[in-house]
Amino acid sequence: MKRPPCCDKSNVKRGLWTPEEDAKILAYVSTYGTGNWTLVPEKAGLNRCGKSCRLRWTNYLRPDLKHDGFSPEEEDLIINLHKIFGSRWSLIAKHLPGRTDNDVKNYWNTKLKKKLQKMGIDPLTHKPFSQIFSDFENMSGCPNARHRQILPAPSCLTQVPAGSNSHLDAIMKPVMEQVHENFTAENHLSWSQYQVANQEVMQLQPYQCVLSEVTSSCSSSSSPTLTRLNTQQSDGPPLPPPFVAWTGDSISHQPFPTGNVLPKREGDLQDIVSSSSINCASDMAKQALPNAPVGTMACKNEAKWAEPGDSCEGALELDCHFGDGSYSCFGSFTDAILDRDSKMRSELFPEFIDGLLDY
DNA sequence: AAAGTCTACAACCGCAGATCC
DNA sequence: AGGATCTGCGGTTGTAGACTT
Repeated sequence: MKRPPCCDKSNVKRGLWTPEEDAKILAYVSTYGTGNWTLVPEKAGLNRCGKSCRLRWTNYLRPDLKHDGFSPEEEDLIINLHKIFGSRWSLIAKHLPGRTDNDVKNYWNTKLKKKLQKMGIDPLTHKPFSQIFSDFENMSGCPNARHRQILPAPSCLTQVPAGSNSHLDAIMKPVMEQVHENFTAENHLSWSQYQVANQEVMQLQPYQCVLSEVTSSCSSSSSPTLTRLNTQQSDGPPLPPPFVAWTGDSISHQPFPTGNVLPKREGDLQDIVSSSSINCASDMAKQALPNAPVGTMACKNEAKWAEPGDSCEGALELDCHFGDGSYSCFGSFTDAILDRDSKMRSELFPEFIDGLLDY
């Protein structure tokens, strides 16, 4: 049995809502609650599409919404969060009580973007225009991107939220497929097993790829090469390819990823505990998310891999390890991100994409 | 005062993933 | 299992009021 369609768009009213229509929505919600918006127009006596009713409620009529102007504190928070999250408005709005993603998006587009531009800051990258121009001049010194110095040392896996950039998705896809093939063929550890567990526990999209040793120089004609990172440890089970998490990749209040699909190595987290990167990350998280309970290490501050069932406290969690270069760091924060990740995004990513394009 | 332009923000569109039947 | 619908999201458009010429 097929469901009835949401609405016949040709016969419903569109445009601005009247106070009478608002009152009908409010009366309906107070009686029936939210949900099943397709029934709302009929039950509430409205000649509107259910989707339109839902939008009106979530963006305007919800009682927990603020309708006053944004405070300077909120402004700063939006700028900081945009620096980290980009235009993931719903993610940003989650940190602004009483504001919707639509509110934040509109405020950004009408006020904050212009404000940053007036300050000489590119609202897209949050870098000063002067720096962008000088970067561009430096890059254009090489006649062809193929012969450009690609990345300082991004021997890392980059995790990209699906849908964030369809052009990038298209570039990434074949690369990821190669990574998957390599990994599953050469390791006893199943990539798909790892990926499934990873997604479930860490809420990550299956967008991971390895780019390693893609360095070339202006004088060299060698093409970037794409290789698998070291995933086999000499003294333990194979490691899944590392990745650098993007902002918003959340493992908040989830059991620490463990079990038979992730490697365990005593001492790895010890490296982290003494790493200055943690402080960077904490500071950044604190700056961006002043109300978040940042700072508690995963695994109850113990320097060891977690066991199944272990839970994490606080907003900052790490399963990250730095080392001798045999494998990179992988890590994620509840709502913040490693300092190096924002650098990856704003500074290294253009070259990273160039490298992929050339490849 | 009127016409044109700008600004703020409400509302819509279309896509993708989730859910339902 | 698969197609249809629902829901959430980001991008874009529409519109009313303010401002400028």
